[in-house]
Amino acid sequence: MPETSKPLRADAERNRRLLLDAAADAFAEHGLEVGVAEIARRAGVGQGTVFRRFPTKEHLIAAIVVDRMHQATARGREVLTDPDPDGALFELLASMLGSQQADRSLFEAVADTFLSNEDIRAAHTELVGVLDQLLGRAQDAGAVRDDVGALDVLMMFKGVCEATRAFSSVDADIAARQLELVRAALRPVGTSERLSGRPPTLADMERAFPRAEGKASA
Amino acid sequence: MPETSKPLRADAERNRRLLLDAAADAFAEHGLEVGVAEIARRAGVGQGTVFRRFPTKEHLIAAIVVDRMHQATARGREVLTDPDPDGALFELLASMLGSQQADRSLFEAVADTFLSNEDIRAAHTELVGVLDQLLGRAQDAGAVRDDVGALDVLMMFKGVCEATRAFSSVDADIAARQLELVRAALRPVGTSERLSGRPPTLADMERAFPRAEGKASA
DNA sequence: GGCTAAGCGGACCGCTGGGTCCGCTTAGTG
DNA sequence: CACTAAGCGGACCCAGCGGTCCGCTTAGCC
Repeated sequence: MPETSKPLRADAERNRRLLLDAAADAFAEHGLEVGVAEIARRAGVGQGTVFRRFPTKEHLIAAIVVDRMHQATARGREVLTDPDPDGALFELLASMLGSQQADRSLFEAVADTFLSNEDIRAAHTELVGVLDQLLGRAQDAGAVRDDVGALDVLMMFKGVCEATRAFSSVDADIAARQLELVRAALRPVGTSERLSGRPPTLADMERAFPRAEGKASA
Repeated sequence: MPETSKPLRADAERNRRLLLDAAADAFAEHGLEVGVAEIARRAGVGQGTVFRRFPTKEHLIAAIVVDRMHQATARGREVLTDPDPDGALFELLASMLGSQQADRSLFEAVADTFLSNEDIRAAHTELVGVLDQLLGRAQDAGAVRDDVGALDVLMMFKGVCEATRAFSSVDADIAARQLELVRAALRPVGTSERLSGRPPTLADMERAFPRAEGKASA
């Protein structure tokens, strides 16, 4: 990742990290509506610093989202070599679920922001790629029905995140329960019970979120 | 329903309806962040009229949510007499899914608003009651695994709504696909594959959303 | 038709919150 | 150590929001 366009001064880089962490915490606690002032306060920096590091609040949010997606992608790559393909897939989902519950409010924004941010698109595509490999392995092993695609799984997963959002703070194993239900849904089935239509693709998604023309990337 | 506390003048009642419809449309199109001014414009009334009919914007939103929940409950009661219990259950879910996709953004707010509005709680409880009956019938008929509760189903359903939100405008049968996956998840299973924990209950939900003390209902 | 209270519109208000600016501070180099 | 450009803080700005108010209109009743 060519993030090295210009090396920030040491304090600047440190503040960048402080801001990302403070913002993630603040969003997790109070949702996306926390003001930039509050985030700055938590990070122990001035409000001006926020906007020097991230041109808008949206960019800040996007940066966190991209970060989390990269983490998930990395985790996915790790479990790719797991001897049990089915276990690997749900290992990834479980780990993602954990991080989602910490940052639940963040992903409210993804859909809204998706079209406007090229970095998120890229990170998302990468994640789908890994998920696709994991899913393929599980399907080849006969552990998962073969009429679903990576985006089917991702959508079910997003569903679990949203559905459990309200509860998760109180009762963590409700989320686990829902994940077990996803697993049940993905169990191989007889030919009479196949899904209608075809799995959604990234191309469908591109169509649903047409690329913004003028305003691109970060 | 004792909605007859005071009969509004004819024009007032008409405006109330105009506002509810206009607001639902506006929210469906642009999400909850549309301004009250815009809603008034669409309804063809003054902004003052909005606040005369609904003390706050939140009350307006809640009124629409309650309305939709009542519709779903009514639909559920209809299909309760359906000879095919399994079909009846998914009939209701499909019908709810249709209306959700129209009003998708509305339900973003339910979780946030849930604790602050007694009317929504009541409507929700009623809906869960009907869903519970439908689910029970399907379980008695052996069409649905018996280790899930109404709230499990409702959560999966909410998940589908959220997950398909982005796509639904473009590709309606992705939602149908997800609903088929829910159905697959609910298929009866062997004893070795039972869910962990116990089904969530309304009491759990009450615990997750403690009743606001001072500020009650509409 | 005339009376009146309910209803109406939209100008207005105050506040919140994203984003800017500028005088001061400090990291980093020779 | 001295010099400078990068970085910093937080006062400030202003758009847009939810919500109020008041002079005009009209439904509804006799």
